[in-house]
Amino acid sequence: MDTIFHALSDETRRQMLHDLADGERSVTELAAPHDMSLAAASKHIKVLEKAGLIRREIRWRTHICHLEAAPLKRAHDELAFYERFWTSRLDVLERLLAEEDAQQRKDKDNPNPSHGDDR
Amino acid sequence: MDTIFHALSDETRRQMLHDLADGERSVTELAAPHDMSLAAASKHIKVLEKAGLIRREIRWRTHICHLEAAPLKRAHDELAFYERFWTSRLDVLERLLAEEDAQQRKDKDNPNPSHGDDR
DNA sequence: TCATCAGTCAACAATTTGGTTAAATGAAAT
DNA sequence: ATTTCATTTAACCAAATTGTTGACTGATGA
Repeated sequence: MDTIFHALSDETRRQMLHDLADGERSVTELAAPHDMSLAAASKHIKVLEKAGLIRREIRWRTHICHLEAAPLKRAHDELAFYERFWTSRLDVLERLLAEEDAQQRKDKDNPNPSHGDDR
Repeated sequence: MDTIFHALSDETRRQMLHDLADGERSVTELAAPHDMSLAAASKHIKVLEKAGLIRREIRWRTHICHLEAAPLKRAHDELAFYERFWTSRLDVLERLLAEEDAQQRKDKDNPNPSHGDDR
């Protein structure tokens, strides 16, 4: 997860992913829109590759990159956990309940042995 | 976006966010599960704050942190762009079409009519 | 044989990150 | 006035990140 989110934390790399959503691209093609050396772009691509966000297919001289969506889904799923905090007004209520619950948790400094809710 | 994804790229910080989903937490409470100094945890919290992922309410000595979901939604939406690459079998077709399109785009560039799918 | 071309690798530098310890802050309680 | 407590700040350090330039690779094709 660290590497996935890290890979996504750079505009250059996000742009490259976006480009790859339109189809395969060579390293040079991916690098073209960015104002940096090819070597620098190559490093970015390697970061994406190590995060599993792209797959590389070497055809003769050119390295063809493909989007690999599975890790994106994992990241997306991870964020979905927080969906209730931004979606409907119903969930605002839900959120308030959670906060109230936390308040109760805090109010009792002495643990009550007669209750265990999880697991 | 950079700062949001960067904030998410650290397990300690993701854990803190997760804890905050259960309700408000003080800095000390957020730091407790993590094997590091309070000062280090404080830095992590500041990273989250700068990314807009948490809001801080100072009540006397203790700083109470709240989850701020809006940036999480932005990140989630950004990733949703790639949804078609992992969802339904219908979208697998869509993806194939995109790749085929890219192939055509390439054939125009490189007028070599025989592209054998070798290996 | 030799230049070419796509891309990587190596070495270097500046900046950021993530951690440490020790000192500072600032209002409340004593 | 002094202590206390939650937290921040400062100074420092090692490692990672992001960029540069220049040399290397390895199959092609003139």
